[in-house]
Amino acid sequence: MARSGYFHGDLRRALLDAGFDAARSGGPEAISVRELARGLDVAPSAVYRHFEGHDELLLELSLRAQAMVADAMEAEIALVPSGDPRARADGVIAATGIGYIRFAWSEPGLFRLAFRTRDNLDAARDERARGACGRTPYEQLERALDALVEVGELSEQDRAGAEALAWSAVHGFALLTVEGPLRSLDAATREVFAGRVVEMVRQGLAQCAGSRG
Amino acid sequence: MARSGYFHGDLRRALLDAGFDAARSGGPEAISVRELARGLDVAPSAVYRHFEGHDELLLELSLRAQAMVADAMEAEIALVPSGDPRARADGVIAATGIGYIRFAWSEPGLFRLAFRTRDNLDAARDERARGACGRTPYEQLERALDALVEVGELSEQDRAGAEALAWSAVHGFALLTVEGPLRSLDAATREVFAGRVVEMVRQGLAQCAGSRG
DNA sequence: GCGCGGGTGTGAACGGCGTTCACATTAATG
DNA sequence: CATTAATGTGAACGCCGTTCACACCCGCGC
Repeated sequence: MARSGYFHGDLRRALLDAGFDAARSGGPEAISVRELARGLDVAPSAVYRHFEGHDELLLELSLRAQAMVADAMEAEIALVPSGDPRARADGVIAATGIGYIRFAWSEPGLFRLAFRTRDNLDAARDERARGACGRTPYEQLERALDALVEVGELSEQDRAGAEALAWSAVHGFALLTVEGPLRSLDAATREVFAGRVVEMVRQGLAQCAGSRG
Repeated sequence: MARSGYFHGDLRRALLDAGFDAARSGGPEAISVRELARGLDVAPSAVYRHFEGHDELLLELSLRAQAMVADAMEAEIALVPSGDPRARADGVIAATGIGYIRFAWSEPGLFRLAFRTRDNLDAARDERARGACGRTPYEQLERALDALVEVGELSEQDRAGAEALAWSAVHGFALLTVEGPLRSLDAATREVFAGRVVEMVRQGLAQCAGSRG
């Protein structure tokens, strides 16, 4: 990776990779323009040839991390056996949540990077994330809810509420276990609790349907 | 508030108050040693006569904010009509969650200050928060669960799991609406969703009891 | 084959931050 | 009244993100 001469070759890619590594071990706070430049033997100002600034760099990396969360969820969903569509829809819901939670456990730094919210980063991220169709956790959740709707376990009008419900519980649990008061739970207990959380969500969604549709 | 002479009078208190105001409108990121000192016409180094550093100042303010969350929950619980103990226990659970969520809505800056988790602030905070008995949201939740246990709707052994369940959903929902993708929800919809979240928690807790006790 | 323009990297600087330390000032104590 | 401990000062350190004038080099059009 030693640079040949005056030019670096692909500094943008190199910055993204280095930033990714930094976030992986230290979370989003570990991403510093100057430190990345130092690591790549480059002047700090060179970074600004490839990114508007620190925020845009973080945004780009956050999208990368979000895509990884989405992939993890998709992988978990892929394990759900097909069969009775109703049962499968339920299984997909559970897998979606479990995939999200397990990713948070296995890559806490990237998880925190993906769902970092401060600094008015959000608006831009939301827009761009919606652009990267199918590679965001939001999309995965919506697909899982689609399955429920198709099977008749959820009405169209309850979708928004159902989404809030499911997301709240799963995201909250992930946060509490990654950087909250539940972070010192041992792996086994964590798994048990995770199972109960998705079970609670499953029932909550059923109730959603039952009370209206 | 103009200082009389060389000494300030009660700089520690003044710093805490100013920091509180800053966090109230701008969240924890808005708390800066230098800016607080500037606002109080004091040298930045003077702050270090009263706090070990930035982190301890934030910790102190975070405890103050946590106490306010606890108060808000307690106020909401006080509104629950007494009567059938079972119904009341359920009502207390709901009020606990609603109080938490409403506080997050009415004071987002303080809410974020209270549950800020980065920078290894946590260990110290957890310890000190436990010291300030009864004035932390954790204690409020535990009391609400106590009520469920007394009424027989929850077994002792399921307490930990129940706590994780309830907290995950409520905290997650609060976060998503305060600084997450649900932050642009209108007040009415927000209330409806909040109701569903606590309802989901109530059922989840019942399920907890049913599957074991 | 040459020169030039535009993309890329440099180095120094700016203002901000948290923090430290030697020093000045004051209030309280004996 | 003299000493001491507490409190505030001012200048510095090293970090950060960011800007700007400048140096460098690749590739395009002549």
